[in-house]
Amino acid sequence: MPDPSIALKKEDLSSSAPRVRFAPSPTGFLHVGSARTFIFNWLYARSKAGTMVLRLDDTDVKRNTEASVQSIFEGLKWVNLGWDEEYKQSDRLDLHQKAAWAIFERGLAYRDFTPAHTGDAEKSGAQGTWLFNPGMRELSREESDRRAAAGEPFALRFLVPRQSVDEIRFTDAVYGEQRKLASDVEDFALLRSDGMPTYHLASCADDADLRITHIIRGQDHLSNTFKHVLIFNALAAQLPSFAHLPLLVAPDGTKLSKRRHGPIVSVTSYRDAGFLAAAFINFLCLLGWSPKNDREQMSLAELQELFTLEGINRANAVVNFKEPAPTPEEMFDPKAVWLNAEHIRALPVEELGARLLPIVRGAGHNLTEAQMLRITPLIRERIKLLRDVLTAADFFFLDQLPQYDPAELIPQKGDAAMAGKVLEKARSVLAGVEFKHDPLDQALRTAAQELGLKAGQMFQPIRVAACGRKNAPPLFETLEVLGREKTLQRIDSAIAKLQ
RNA sequence: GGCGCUAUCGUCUAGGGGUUAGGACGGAAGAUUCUCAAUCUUCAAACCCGGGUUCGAUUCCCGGUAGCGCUACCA
Repeated sequence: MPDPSIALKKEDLSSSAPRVRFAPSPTGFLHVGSARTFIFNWLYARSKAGTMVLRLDDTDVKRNTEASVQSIFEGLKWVNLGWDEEYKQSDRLDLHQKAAWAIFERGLAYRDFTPAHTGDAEKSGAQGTWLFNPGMRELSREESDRRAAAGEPFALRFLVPRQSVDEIRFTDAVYGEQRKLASDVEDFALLRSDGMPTYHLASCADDADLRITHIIRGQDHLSNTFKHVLIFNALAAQLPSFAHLPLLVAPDGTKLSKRRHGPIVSVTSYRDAGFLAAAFINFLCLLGWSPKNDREQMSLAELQELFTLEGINRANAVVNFKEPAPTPEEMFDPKAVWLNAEHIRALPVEELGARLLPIVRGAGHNLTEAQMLRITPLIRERIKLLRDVLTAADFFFLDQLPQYDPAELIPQKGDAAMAGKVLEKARSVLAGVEFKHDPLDQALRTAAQELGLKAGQMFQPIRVAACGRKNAPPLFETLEVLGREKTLQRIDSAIAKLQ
């Protein structure tokens, strides 16, 4: 008899609120492609008032690690979208077994006593058409039972229909009508010889049991779906809807992998480099999906509103990273970096400051919230990654300016003498003026006039003296935040450098 | 090898039988500002190839090519 707990799941899945799932297998860190799958599922669930299920697909005991589970949670925690229900397949082995044997009892599976293939070395290249191990499909039930009872190990395989007319079909929300001859599908395993369920079986049994209505996953599962249709049918479960996502690939067109492409494929690399989760999500959504209205920069709320399965396209998307990159910024897809800068600028000063402060403190600088808040508006438009605060605003929190070339102090069309004159003048002016934007502006422009110099020629030496480099935020705001004491001190040491 | 999927600027994409094939990133040039950044303007840059169908295909059909995926007692 079929197990009733499986069979009774046959109900109308389409009329209820959608239930979607993200089902990573813990064999490594959270991959950006997985993160995108998670995000698309989440967006779909949220836009339809549905339920988001997180399920750890950990049936491959040999390859699963606890460290990987942790790193997946770490990645998801940063992405910060959350989920409604959580399961682990290893807690549900009983269900899988029952499902497998229910299929067997229905005559849709058979025991395969052929020893497992040892060498998986020749996985690529010309492989003969493998559909089933000879002799095993035809084994009588009696003999099969007898050999099993005798303790002979076996795998349980799905008995795929072999009539050439049998066709498996389903509709994919992205790829449309899909059909395949059953005779082109191999007799895939349901249970391993150690009794553990395979991915296909566990996944489908769980999807049926958890009443998943929409399976949104990577396109690498598109051809597996034919097997899944077979399993759902054998389980007498209603078929969920499918939506396969085009894959994320590397610039060389190959699938993203840690071995080949390094840490760039890990979600935490984006976090550590100073991406905002919202920008990261935004970026990923633009790979393989489009709102079709030329919108690019979108908040999470906007994405939720705009997201539809119809907007997903079919071709693989390249994540345009550079692996050996001179700077962290250059290693990421330029569009991701640009989006991050956009999201940074869109953040209120208080919020941006709050995100920047831990980074600055983490680098060993003492800084108060109030100080951070004054610095933030000055660098807001000058940083692309959060970590850029360390280089863009260093002169605010460093006591000693790093070494710089005294030649930098020399203004346009000027010489060292002019630089010296400017700095001396600035010194005396700044000693008396109020350190606020407007008075500074007025005093320094007047000083420039008195020296017969252009404003730029006056400001540049002061800027370099104060900041240690030519490129910095506007001068008066900077000096105002820096304060009289540090400014004068730095001008003094710049004058000394000039000698 | 078998089966499946895909193909628009360097990249992400919009579009669709008749368009100057649109946008964005990146690139180049310029404007602007005390430098940088931001902002603005301008420029370069694409329909894989070959056959059909059609008055007309980048768009529809077929074939080719290329890429990707699956082809495990991995997921």
